[in-house]
Amino acid sequence: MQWNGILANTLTYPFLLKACSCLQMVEMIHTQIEKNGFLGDIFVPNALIDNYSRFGGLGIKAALRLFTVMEHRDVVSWNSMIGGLTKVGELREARKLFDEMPEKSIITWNTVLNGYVKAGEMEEAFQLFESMPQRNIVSWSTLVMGYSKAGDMDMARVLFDEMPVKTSVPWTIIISGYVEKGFTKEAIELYDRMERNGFKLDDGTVISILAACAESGSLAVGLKVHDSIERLKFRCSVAVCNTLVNMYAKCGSLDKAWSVFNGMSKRDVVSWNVMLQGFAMHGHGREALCVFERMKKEGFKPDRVTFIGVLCACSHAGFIDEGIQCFYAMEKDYGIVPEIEHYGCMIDLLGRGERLKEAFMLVNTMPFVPNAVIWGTLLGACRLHGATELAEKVLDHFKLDRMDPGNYSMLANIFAAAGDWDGVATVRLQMKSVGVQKPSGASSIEIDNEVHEFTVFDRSHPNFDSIYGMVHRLAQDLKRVAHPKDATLPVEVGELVI
DNA sequence: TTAGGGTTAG
Repeated sequence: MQWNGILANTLTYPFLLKACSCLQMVEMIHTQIEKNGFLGDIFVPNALIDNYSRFGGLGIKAALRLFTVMEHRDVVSWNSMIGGLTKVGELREARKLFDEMPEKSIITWNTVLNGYVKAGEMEEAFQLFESMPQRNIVSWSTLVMGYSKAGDMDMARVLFDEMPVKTSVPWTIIISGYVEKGFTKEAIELYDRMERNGFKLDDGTVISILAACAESGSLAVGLKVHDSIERLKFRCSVAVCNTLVNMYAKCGSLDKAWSVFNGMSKRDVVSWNVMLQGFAMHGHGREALCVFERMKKEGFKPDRVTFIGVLCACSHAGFIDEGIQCFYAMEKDYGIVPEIEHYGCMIDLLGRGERLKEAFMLVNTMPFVPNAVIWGTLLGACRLHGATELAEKVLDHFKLDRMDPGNYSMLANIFAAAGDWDGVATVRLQMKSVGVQKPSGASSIEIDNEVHEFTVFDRSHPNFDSIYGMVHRLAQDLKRVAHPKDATLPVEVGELVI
């Protein structure tokens, strides 16, 4: 087979398959392989199974068909098939094959263990782990990972401490776990211990921990990692710098993000995107657009993510017309076809700018079936501007997932904003009758290495009174600045009306 | 063929 002038053979097929970006390409090469009689060499069908498995349910079906007709299978064929099934969530099927498999390798066990862990089935995972004839560092790490993701840091820690041998991977897993769950102190302690034990920093460790910091807003750990990067003169790759910029931006330290960004000797499109997004999410629309301009001037090609940042910046800063212009420019000047996410930004932009009718029209004319997020954005805008009539119209189109708890509460919020308490009651009743429970959203802030979490109706914080008193005063001040005439109206702080 | 990895609207 000729592929870009190269004659494919047993050795090149796996590489060709790896380069496939869609199922059709794999199928095409599969046909060629069969025609040229290369299926007999075990490497080739194994690579086919592996690469079919990358493309969801349809890919798995094709892989299974091939697996079933294979005359010879080796351990890798079985492992790839089982791994593919676990990746698409077909755990039961994977387990069936696992049980049928004549001679399992440790990788087979680890693959199924990973399947249970990814599905959050920790009881099954633990049972399997216990019954393993032998375990290696991957088995232990997988289980630590599972408990860590499930939020059971105690169990994760017990296993971590019991691990006979450690590499930087399990250290990274447990530290990231502590960071994500807000256990800053434990994270820092372990990070110090990891350094003392002589583990050198690597890209994976730094990126994982910083990503966890960005996710949970843990600036303290982020600073710690940045400090050791500088102290140890760790040579930062572009990816590491990007994560660092992102961490500072997400933790609200825009000046630090900006200084790391400006100190980078090499940047890629992601560097620009994280910086732009950082400014945008904190309401610095003008700065975000400046980054966008500079990015173009320095010859970087904006991508789909860039435009999400740009539109978001325009939306949060109230640059409605600039946003509309950018939206049209993205396809015309950059050849990027807007995706549903970009339409979402536009609906948010128009909605926030009180151009609700245009937002509504865009929902109805865009080339996508509106999803719950799109309707939610529009309903949110109706709520923001108290547009009950349009909200009703939206509700006529309310063909979204009835089980999505967020949408019910959004609906209830619109009614509440409009003072329609019967409406609120009806939605609440509906929620009860279909058995929807809304998981409460939480916000958190880190002060002196301690993360404080707040959820609606939760008055358990020891400083509840003074904290909410201050929030109330701030809200009053903001209101006074924004709407001097309404300064005496009651202020809504979350679910509390004070 | 098995464990950790940056950006994506509300």
